[in-house]
Amino acid sequence: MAQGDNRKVTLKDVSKASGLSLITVSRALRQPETVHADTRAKIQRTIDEIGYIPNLTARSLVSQRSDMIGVVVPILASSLFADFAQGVSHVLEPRKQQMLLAVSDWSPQKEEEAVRTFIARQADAIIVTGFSHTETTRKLLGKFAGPVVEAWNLRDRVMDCAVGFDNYAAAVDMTRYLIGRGYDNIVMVGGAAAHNDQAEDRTRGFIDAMRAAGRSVDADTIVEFDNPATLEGGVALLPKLMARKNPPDAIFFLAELPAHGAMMWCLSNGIDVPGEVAIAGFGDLSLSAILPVPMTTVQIKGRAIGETSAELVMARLEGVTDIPRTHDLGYHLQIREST
Amino acid sequence: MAQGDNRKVTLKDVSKASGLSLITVSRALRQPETVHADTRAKIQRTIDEIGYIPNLTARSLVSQRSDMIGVVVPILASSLFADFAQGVSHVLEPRKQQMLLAVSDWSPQKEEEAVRTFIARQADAIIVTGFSHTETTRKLLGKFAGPVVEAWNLRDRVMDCAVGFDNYAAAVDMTRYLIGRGYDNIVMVGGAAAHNDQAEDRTRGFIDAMRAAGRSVDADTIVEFDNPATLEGGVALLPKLMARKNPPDAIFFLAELPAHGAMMWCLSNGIDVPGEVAIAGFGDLSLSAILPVPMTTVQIKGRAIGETSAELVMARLEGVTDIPRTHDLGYHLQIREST
DNA sequence: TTTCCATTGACATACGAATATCATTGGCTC
DNA sequence: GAGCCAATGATATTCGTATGTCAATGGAAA
Repeated sequence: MAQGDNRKVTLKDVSKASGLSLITVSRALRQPETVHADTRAKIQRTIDEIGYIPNLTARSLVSQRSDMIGVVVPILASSLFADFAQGVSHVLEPRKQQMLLAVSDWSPQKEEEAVRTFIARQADAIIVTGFSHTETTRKLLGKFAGPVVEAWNLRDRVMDCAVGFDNYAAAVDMTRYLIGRGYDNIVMVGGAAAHNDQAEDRTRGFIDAMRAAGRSVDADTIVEFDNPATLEGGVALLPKLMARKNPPDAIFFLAELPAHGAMMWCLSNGIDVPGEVAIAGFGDLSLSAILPVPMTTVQIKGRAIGETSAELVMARLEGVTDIPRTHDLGYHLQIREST
Repeated sequence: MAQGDNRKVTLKDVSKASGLSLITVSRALRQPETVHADTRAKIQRTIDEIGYIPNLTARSLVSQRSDMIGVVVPILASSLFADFAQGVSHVLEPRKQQMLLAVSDWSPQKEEEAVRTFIARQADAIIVTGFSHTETTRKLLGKFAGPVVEAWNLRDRVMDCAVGFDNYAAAVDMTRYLIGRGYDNIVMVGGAAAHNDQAEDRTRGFIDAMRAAGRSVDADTIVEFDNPATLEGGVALLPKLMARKNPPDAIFFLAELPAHGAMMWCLSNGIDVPGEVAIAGFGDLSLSAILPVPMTTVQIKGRAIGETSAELVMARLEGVTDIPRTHDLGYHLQIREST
């Protein structure tokens, strides 16, 4: 028996220490009804004494089931993706599934590498965020026989399953709402849309709604900055926008943190919200409701997206087949005082 | 060869499809210098064609190395633990290590279950947050031969390695600072200390500093609420504290989010900060610096704790032994206008 | 022609859990 | 005493990758 490392204690060690055969110990653990209660008790005592923990690696090789779920998120810190990941974890944990987590930094190549690793590790299912993937990732996932969930957006073409909400429609609705409020000079602030279908769809939703309302859209209408979206980004941007010859009377941020940054800047600099400029965000982080001027935002359910994604893959893994492959968790325009 | 599932494509399939022996294919992948270049090219073409991805489960059984690191965090959403986990991930990813993530919800039992699973999955190292563990967890980690890091706090008795900062000293220093500013009625607001060594040490630091300064500490001085600490918790508490017959003139929050909530409430209700009440937090989330009244707080480096923890275990796994087992990343009193 | 070396292959085995199949043993019932 | 059944054991093998060791082959150099 290996000394001092519980990872190295094997069924063989239990067999020797208990004076019973290997097959009996295995039976006691896997088919207890075939082993006498006294024998089982003796085995359990031995297991407790020598600290045997089954090697799940070896088991998964035989059973063809790893009980691991791979999850890729673009970022974790200061974002709803943390809520999402926590939601996933809370569904997996009681079912004894282990989450493999990878952070892609919005890089499709890193996502690809993560997916390849999940496959190599025999993950039973894979959850990715969004629809922007490399061609290789698509191929890998296309040949992956387990459930695949693309989360955080909805599109017609889905690799397997999708859990999210319509980013395009959400942006259309918010833009329409702002137009309906009579704002003349609406500016949209978004993250880089390249490799980010969510940002792409939100941007397109904004543009389409503006054009449908006869509004012009030019370089001054859409302001773009790099991911990730930060508070500081919003703080830095606002003075520039307000210093324009023709400043905006409404700003629609396609992410929540920069909107918070903008709100802070306005509060700190005596800019009346929504009197001088209205501000709308996207995500409804907790802070939005408790700002001195509660902020209008698109409310989405990051945690629920995680939970639903995990529930969907678990159902699929348990053999349930008559479930919808697409789950629209919707969004909600949370209208507050900032607009 | 298995149809349609890239997880099922084996070395044997490559051998057959290339007309070369199993051992040659294996050699080409593992000891390329022993295989002719033309042969290697042929093998690589075959691998690309049939989509072979090595089964890391089987490999780890043989190699006795899983290249997986288990990480337990108490929560992910809206907390610096997300920064921490991201920091861990960023150090592991370039080294091709896979993070196994578990969320314990501040439950030592859940932490125990996670640790047991990491051991069963042959994780090469384990990173836990804090020093509060069940006795069983201590035993499991005591018999685990890989590196173990207890992160987010520092204490004299360490199971293996520790990466964090002195929560006790940080609270002492901030309390002393507030006392030195002349605040008469300082109230501390903290999360439940049970099973949470960080909260425990912060609370003890506050109490000790108060008593050392001849200040009384009673039920009105220390306000406790359940984990996790939320914005809404701070918003709900402030009116109660300010409605006291003898309201506090300074409030020291032992976590950052409730402090933000308190700041929002004061801003919304015309309470002058720090004129009527000073507010200090613990964590220095980004928002603290950009509030209309920038907030004083204990600055800690969540992400760096993650990175350092991961770097430490990687160094240990790579055989480096002459490295400190304890890394004090320190803290910093970030004094701003709220006090 | 002989020797040496690079390359490939055959064979056996390891890692640890799981299990199919047949055999053995003891106790109980008829 | 025979038959049956519960319980345990022996044997062989699987899962997929890795590797030690020896054998075989072809090509090049001396």
